[in-house]
Amino acid sequence: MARQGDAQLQQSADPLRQRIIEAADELYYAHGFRAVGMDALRQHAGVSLKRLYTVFPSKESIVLAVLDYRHTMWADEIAAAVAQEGTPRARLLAIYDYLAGWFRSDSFRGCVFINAFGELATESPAVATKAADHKREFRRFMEQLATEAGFSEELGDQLMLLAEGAQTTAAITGDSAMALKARRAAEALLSVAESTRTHSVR
Amino acid sequence: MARQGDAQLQQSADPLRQRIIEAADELYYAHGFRAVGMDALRQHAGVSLKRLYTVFPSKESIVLAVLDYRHTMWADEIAAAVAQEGTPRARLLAIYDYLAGWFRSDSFRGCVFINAFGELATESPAVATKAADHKREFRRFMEQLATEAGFSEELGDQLMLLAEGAQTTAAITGDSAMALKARRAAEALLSVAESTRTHSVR
DNA sequence: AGGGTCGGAGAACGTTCGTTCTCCGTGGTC
DNA sequence: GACCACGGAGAACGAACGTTCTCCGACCCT
Repeated sequence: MARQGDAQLQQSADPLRQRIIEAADELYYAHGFRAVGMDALRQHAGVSLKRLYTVFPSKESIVLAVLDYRHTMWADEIAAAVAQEGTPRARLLAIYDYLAGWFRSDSFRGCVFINAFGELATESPAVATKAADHKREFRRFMEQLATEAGFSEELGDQLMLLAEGAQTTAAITGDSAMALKARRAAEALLSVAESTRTHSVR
Repeated sequence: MARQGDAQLQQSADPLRQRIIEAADELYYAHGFRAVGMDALRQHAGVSLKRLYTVFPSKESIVLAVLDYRHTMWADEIAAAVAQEGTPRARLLAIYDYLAGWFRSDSFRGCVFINAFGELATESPAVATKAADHKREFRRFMEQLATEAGFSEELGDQLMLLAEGAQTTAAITGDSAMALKARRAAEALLSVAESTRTHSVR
């Protein structure tokens, strides 16, 4: 048992593995998954093909590792964005400011889980599951934020839908102002919810 | 000039062309674009490879034709869904009931433009443009619906974001109830907007 | 009836894919 | 100094890709 813990720790700290994942993340996110071959990945990661296959048994396992990597990165960053806000209202709106910064980055190309789902879900059930898990967890996160602020779970779902819509629309149209539009919609939903709030905040 | 018009008319009425597009639409939408080869398309359309290439010069041109096909289908259907509603409020909410029906269909796998963008946008600028055009037109459609009902354009943008978020979330999680959640959010936004409406409906 | 265009089936072409293998140099161990 | 485990570069492999070509049978025109 302790051995397993060590192995996991070592795995996520393995610099070679991490380098491959980050290179794969950049290429897959920028060009799509099938568009990037193992040779391009090998070159971009600066790793020989042989070593690549000692760390990962297949391309699919790399894709799944990239999705894990993106998931924890996303979870950590939105948690941090929320954590630095004081009021329940500000905590619920923090997500849209985080999105605004993300949308403005040069590499932004939408949500990698949506992209992976569209391209690979049918042929790789593992990818489909990971994408569903990611969205489910984000939904739970927003629901929790909502209930902690004394609102209904439903409000969390609604704020989640706005965030999702902003991601895809900003990606395709290139209009990073979608984050602000989603924020203003969220503010309006909050103002409705506040007038029918179930309980006062603890 | 009249000849060009004839050619266009004939083109969109060409049953062979239409059969190829519909077969391609089914396969691309279900499995992704790169995952479906020309041979699978040939087989599913019941058309020889030679004839396929007399109608379309390349795979990319088929992809673009499929996107055109989906765009007009989408535009016609949401226009029809809106048209059978009487009140401005019902017209604005009709989109979510249309989405609910779509989400429940077996073949539903999200928005094909989002999927195409994620998979092909980097390598095919034409695909990226068509996806952006589609989203831009849907946004304009919702904005127009909103202003016709006496609301701000901004409200139309917000309702659009909810619809987009519902599409991706329903696709990935398989939860068709997202349409209803988006609808309830839209109702809340409408109730806010009604209290600050700029002008009465004509 | 015979000449010629058309299209079907599918082989062929060159490329690229994911994955494995071969060759070879290097560095550590007894 | 001989041995060996390791890893780098990239060739090799079979499959699949998008696209073109070859062959051949079926139908049209006069």
